[in-house]
Amino acid sequence: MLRMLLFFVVLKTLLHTLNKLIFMNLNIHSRPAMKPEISEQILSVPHKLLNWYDQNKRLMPWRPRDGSRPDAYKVWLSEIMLQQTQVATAIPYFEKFLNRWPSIFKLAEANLDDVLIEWAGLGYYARARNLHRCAKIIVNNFNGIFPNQEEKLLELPGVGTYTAAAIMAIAFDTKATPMDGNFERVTARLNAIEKPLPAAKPLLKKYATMITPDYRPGDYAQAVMDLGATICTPKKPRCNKCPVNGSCLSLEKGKTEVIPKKTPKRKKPSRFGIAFLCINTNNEILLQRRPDKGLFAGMMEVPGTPWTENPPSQAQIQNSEPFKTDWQVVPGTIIHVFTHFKLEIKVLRVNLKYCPKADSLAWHPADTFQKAGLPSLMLKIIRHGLK
DNA sequence: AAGGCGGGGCG
DNA sequence: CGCCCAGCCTT
Repeated sequence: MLRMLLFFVVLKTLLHTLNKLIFMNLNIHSRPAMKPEISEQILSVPHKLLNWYDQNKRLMPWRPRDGSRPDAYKVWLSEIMLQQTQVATAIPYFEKFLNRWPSIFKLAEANLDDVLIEWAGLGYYARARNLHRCAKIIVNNFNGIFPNQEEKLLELPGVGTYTAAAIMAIAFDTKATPMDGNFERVTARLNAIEKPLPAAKPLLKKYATMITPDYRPGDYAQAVMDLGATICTPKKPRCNKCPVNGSCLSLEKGKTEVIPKKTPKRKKPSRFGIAFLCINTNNEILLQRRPDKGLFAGMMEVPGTPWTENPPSQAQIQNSEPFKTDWQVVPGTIIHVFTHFKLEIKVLRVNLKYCPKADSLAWHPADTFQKAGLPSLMLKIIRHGLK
């Protein structure tokens, strides 16, 4: 009995020393004042998450089924598409792109216009421009091979801290911690961080980096993100199904619903505009190209008034109309919400009796408007106007 | 540090 | 409706 007790005491001391060593090691570069406290339970999280990941791996076209390392091209392409975009939305685009441009070399040879057309509907169109620019850089300056250094990756257009870390971890299985919204939420909940986002981002990164394992860091990163997407969801997390519910400080304190906290955002302003849906005698729709900077840069659009703080006056409408003609008001209003404002569009329509030609304007067959490479807002406008 | 930049899903 | 995203870039 005494021997048993002694054994446990020794074991506990050993474990404690081990934890301390790991802890010191992980904090070697951080300042003492910023050193976050971390519970011993949290240290068991990586192992548990990797086990969970192995048993619940979600099928995605950029994830090899056999557990091998995915191609860096696929990792990069998928990660760019996944920026502020959910997996289900990105999958069909990934398939289209990989089918049409199977390698970074093919993508680098593509026309930017074709890339933009294939990207249409996915949003944040600067991503498509940067994607194409980046492909050219990788081919011309790196012989088509992605560098396996985080600093080099960070210099690439469209690759920020998250994506650089994601490529390092997932493509090269190198220790890195890609902090996305999921990773932040999981980290905040596990450690019961009360500080609100986005101010807490550096702190969360520190906590997350401390327990990132040397072993399978790529799978670990994907495990955390999968956990955030399926179990540790923003609202109503499924804690009863969580593989690390024994290590979660927020759950222990009953605070999973209020962590992470967020500083309130200011209300979105509203803007108003008129769109002109012109249909000619060939059953074609009038389109025009937007400037190559700003919202929907370089994308095709339905002509319209500028989007202003108040509904446009009759004079402003006449100022913007592509032709003097007898416009018919299409009943109803289109509401489209951007990140930073809400847009209300009314549609004016006319079936022209002739086929006018004009510079910087283009006609597209009305029955195949879905394939014109238009942003979703423009598809909404056309669908609404054709009813 | 703050703001511009899409779109879809969910409750 | 409002909220939330597998963020990056410019100013």
